[in-house]
Amino acid sequence: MNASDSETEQRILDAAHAVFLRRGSSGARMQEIADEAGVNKALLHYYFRSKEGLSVAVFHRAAASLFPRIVGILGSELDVEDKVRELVQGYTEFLAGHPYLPGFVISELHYHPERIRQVLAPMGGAPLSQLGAQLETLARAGKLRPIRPEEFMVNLVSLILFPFAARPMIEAVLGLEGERFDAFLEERRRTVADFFLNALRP
Amino acid sequence: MNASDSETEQRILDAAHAVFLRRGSSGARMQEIADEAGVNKALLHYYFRSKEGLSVAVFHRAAASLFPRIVGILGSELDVEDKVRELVQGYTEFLAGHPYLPGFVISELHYHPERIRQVLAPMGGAPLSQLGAQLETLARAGKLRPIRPEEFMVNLVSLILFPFAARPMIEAVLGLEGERFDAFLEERRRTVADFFLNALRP
DNA sequence: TATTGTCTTAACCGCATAGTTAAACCAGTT
DNA sequence: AACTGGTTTAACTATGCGGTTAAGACAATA
Repeated sequence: MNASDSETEQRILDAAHAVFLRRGSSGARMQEIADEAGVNKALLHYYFRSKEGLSVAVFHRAAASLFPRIVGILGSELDVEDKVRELVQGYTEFLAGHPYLPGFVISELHYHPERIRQVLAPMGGAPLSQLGAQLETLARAGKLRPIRPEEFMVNLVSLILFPFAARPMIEAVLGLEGERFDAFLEERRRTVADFFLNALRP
Repeated sequence: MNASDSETEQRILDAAHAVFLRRGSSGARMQEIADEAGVNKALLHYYFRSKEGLSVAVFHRAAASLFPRIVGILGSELDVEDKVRELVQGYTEFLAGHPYLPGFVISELHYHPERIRQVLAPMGGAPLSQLGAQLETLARAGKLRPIRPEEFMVNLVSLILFPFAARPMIEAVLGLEGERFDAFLEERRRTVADFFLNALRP
């Protein structure tokens, strides 16, 4: 294994990432990936055994960039309000740089739901216990509406992720072309946290 | 055109619907659709010119069952609170009967964003003006937090749709298998409207 | 310089799959 | 009974595509 080895493997993975994201794992063609990586088609099979292997590798990389952020922040020691602001802010910014990730991941999971397992395994058991305790304490103190941590998490993630995943449909319904939709997303970076926190008031 | 004519066409469309929903438009095979419809493969080409034609027909039917409901209710004469409760209630119930629709539509739009046009065309211009007026009136009267109708709509639809579209991922993160996830969705039918309306309080 | 192991390629294979064709079927009509 | 038009099928074609193979390029080692 020399230096150029893993570099080539990386180039292939990047190319595969790009192609899979725009075509989906059934729509992607090994030849197109090879072209995009600037290598021969057989090399793809040399590094990754099959199309399936490449597909799984790409999916893992994509999913691994999406999930740990959420669980990490929600399971941290931060204040509840800070968790919300941090997640909305940081995650929306990250997604702005990778706008096709949510659509791709949702799509892949729709057709290969079993793939989620290996991605989630390294994150360990219940990441919600910490958050649950915080929410209960605040609720008892009358500072917060009682809400289960599952509901908290799903609602917050829905508000953040859905507009990216459903972009074409929202774009069309609201009549917001390209840049104007980006502006809309940018605006949400400011409004969503307030909206969400407001919903938690007792 | 006799009676069995359009009946066959319908059977094909139903079969295609089922196959496309579980495989996606690239993953679906004409043979599998023919088998599921109990007809010869050539018949698919007789009624719908190509795979693309069939794919478009299925997508239109699927999307047309999703969108008008939303726009219909939000653009109606109902009270704002009733709109929220009606949409959460009715839509969640509908989705419980068609749980794969959102994932399929999001997936298809991700890879063929242009297809949205023809689906949305029949719904006409701005369906949000009515809602916008209501929201502004209530906000002026101090009964509601000021919120733009676009944000209102996107937030509400996110909360309702996302859990269906992202089912496998939520199921795994929360550790809710099959029936318990259904129970979770069922519970949301009650909680989401309150959560959303609470967020709108001034 | 010969040897070895890794990396890369061109050429090839076989099958799955979208699409075509020509003939058969079947109702209704004359 | 013969004709006509829409409907359905079996059999076929062409090719796109995932995967293989055998050989070359190239660097490190001896």
